Amino acid sequence: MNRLRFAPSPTGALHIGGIRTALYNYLLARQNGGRFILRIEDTDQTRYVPGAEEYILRSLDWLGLTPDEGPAQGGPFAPYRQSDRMDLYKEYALNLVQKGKAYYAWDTPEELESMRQRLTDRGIPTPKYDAAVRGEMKNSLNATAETTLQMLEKGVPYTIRLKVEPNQTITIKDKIRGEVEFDSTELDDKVLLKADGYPTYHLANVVDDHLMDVTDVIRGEEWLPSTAHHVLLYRAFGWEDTMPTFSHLPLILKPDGHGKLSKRDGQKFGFPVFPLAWPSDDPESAIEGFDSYGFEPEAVINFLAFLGWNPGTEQEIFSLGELIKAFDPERIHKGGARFDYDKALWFNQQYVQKLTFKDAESRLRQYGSEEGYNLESSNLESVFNLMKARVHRLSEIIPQGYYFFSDQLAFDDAEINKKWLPEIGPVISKISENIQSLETFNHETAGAAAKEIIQGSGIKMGVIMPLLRAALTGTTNGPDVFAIAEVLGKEKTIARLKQFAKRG
RNA sequence: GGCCCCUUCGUCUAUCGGUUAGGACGGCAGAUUUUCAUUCUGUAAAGAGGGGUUCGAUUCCCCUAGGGGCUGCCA
Repeated sequence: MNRLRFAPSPTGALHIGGIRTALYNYLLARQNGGRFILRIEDTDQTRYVPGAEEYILRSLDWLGLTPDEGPAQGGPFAPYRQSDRMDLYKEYALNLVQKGKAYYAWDTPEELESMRQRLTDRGIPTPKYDAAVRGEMKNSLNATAETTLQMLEKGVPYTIRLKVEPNQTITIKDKIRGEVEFDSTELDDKVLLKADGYPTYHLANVVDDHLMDVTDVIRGEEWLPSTAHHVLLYRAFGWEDTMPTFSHLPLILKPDGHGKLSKRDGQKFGFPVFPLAWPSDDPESAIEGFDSYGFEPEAVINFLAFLGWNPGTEQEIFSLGELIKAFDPERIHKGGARFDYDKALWFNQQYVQKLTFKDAESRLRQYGSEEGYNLESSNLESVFNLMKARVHRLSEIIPQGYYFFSDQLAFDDAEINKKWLPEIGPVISKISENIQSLETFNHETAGAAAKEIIQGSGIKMGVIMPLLRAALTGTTNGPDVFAIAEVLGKEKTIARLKQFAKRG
């Protein structure tokens, strides 16, 4: 049984790059009867954002990627929040110091900065805390045992750093990229335990993956360079024989291809990059989500699955269940893929067409109230059935069909005037009268009643039809005129026709 | 700058040495329609460049170029 984990940091809303990582982990766990674990990596106090953890949970639920183990559901390796496992990390870090694999360092941020400056001045291209300079720094490698003890007793803030031996070749086996080699001389002595007592990602991640029996690590490509450090850590702990496999996913790029997609790109490019909206009192920091844009969670999943993977067949529409069956990690791509909003819309359209009114009703009412319409009295189901095929997102039904919910029509005067003739007014009056006399009112009878008048009037269909639509909706395009009339009902149809007939 | 990863139509991609290089989104054209959208049909559009290996390279290797990531007591 494999065990996979999704390990986000609660530093804000989770963007779709993270969601895709979660999805691939979920898919692999599910198709092997394994476990999908959520672990909250909240080891940076300075970046902690209240509500972010809850946001992550809600997002995964919305998408159907509910974890088997995690802070909310518990599990055999609880707790699943790193801030609740603090004692563990220090213990393991000290264990490394004891073994001579790590050491105390008392350098202040200022001293580190001046060290980097010094190395830069010496012409060293990559200034870093490593075997070459640690001899000139304040650490336990350069201190006697007594001095070290004194420093610890005095409570001088310290970090614990990994002692990286130079001139070693570290080969990591990545399932997506094959073997990748690093020269340990290029690696720095990574901080493992910070001065505030919190572990860094590197320590906490390795310790927890080991303790939680994680079998496979699937994460973003940005972690590839530090994987060499992680391998060194597994070795230092003596855990190399049970080390998980690594798969580094290609990044999701901005639409213009310049850089990885970031949290701010949603606003910049005008599409959502987060699963769920995150409202805020401050409009500047309020966040839109795929949900508030009117997307179907299944469509988001489907779209994201194909950003970095494909089944090798021509099928593109996959439910989560189908993805579990079809997903093949061997087919994950190496190169980054740009986010294409048009394609996302297309995927969503495919799913909107499958929606029943029952699926859509509560959300439609919500979108409606957000736009300030009272949908209670309207025949929402008929509107839905009429508009569904015309939209890419459920939310578009409300603004596109506003004339079903409001009597304040926004007339497109330019288009209307282009078609308008003096004899139009009276003809429309007659049409409304003919409709008035109808016993049964529906799109067929209304259409017949109108056409009867039009045929006798000498006005071309191409002229009168757009105007009839404008009478009912304000604009010259939209669904079938008489279908609109039927949904509107006899009374409103007649009222709008009469009103429109008065136009000069 | 250094280290690492990547490179097929505008975009997402198929191809695991021999194909008219296929599909999807988007584009364009046409059909349908009372309009717009949908739908359907058709169409344009790609192997970054240079060296090898091979009977034969998009496919394997090298170099160059370009893009991306990392380079924090952030993840």
